[in-house]
Amino acid sequence: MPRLTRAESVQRTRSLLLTAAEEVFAEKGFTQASLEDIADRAGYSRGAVYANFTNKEDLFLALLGDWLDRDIEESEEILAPGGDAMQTVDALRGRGGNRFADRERFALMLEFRLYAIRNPLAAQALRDYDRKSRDWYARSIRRVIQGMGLPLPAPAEQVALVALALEHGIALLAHTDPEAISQDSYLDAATLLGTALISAAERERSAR
Amino acid sequence: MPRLTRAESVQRTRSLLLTAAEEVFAEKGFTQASLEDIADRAGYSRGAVYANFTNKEDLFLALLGDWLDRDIEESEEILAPGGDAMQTVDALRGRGGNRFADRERFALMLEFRLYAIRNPLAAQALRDYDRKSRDWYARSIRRVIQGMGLPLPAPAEQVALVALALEHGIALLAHTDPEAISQDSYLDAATLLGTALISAAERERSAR
DNA sequence: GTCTATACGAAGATAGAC
DNA sequence: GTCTATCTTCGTATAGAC
Repeated sequence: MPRLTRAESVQRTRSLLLTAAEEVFAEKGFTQASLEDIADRAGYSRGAVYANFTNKEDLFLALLGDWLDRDIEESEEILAPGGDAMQTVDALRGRGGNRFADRERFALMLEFRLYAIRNPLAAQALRDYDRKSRDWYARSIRRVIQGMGLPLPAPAEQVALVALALEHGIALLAHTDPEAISQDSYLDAATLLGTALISAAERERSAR
Repeated sequence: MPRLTRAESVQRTRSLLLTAAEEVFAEKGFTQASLEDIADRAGYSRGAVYANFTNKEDLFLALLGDWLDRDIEESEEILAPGGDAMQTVDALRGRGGNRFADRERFALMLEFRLYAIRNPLAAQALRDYDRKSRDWYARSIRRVIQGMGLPLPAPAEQVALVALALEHGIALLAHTDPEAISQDSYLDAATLLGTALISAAERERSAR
């Protein structure tokens, strides 16, 4: 009697390969990464890769799907426990200021975006991901604003788009120039935006 | 007597190769683009590439430098004629809402960023570029705010960083999901930020 | 399903003629 | 400086044993 059933063993190999792929793709990029690199790191041979995925692109897409799902899950956890504004900000700070503060994570995300420019399947996956991210922001914003009993001077969806764009934009700039721009200047930027909006909202309220 | 001097001829070839490289790199990405593709498009053979650049990477870096310089020049032109706020916004709108609205231009920019993650020389060039861009924004913001006779609730440099990050972030999201997010939602986002800041500034002034 | 061995093509880079 | 021909490396993918 094997400790792992056949199905479990298959899943395990697949999972190990995906983890290895994530690391290697992040380090070298899609085209630079060889299947041998990936198989080696997972402790298998090239044959194992082809037994589990039809080709390199298929592996990359599987990784993309996995990665996006995991990221969304993590986000939900941050928001989940009925936490207030401060808790959410603290959780974000714990993540290094923004989701893409980690160099490898960021590189992989860029790699996906670039790939998606020329690949419809990848583009679809990223669209879903972005929409979920934006939705997450919209819910967070509504929760915070409601907690303060203030009217929003703009729809939560629009503010969410701005916040999401800021998260990506700051990550991009900070990774290029880490000495001048820290990753958690995202939190500063979000704070600037937030206080300006709240101030505008209060002004509007008191004008009535 | 040749129509072109020797030096001019050299410059011409180099320039043709760079233009071809820009197109091919934008279409296929750095690793996917072959030197033969590029040479073909320019009407030369691979040998010509090696006569003008030491290798593929050198060509890519030369293109990066050219591209950044051109972009900065264009930006200066927009700001130059002592234009007011509306003129600047109109000029931006004429550019498709943001600098990276064009698909190829955007792809190339991402390609450069990704490359820079692993290449110090490219990273340095992008840093200079980003600092100039940020500076451009800071000058624009100061000009607009001064024109309105208002105090800024935050340093122009910080607001400039936010604007620059927004430009990049919106381009990223809009290219992934063009149906849901238009490129000129950058202008909406900037407007949202701007009015909120101005509102906050006016509130502060009237509080005194 | 996983391994080893191998076929095959693609593309960067070099050598030498013009 | 530019071309053609060639070398060489590398990585995807397949075939067949276990």
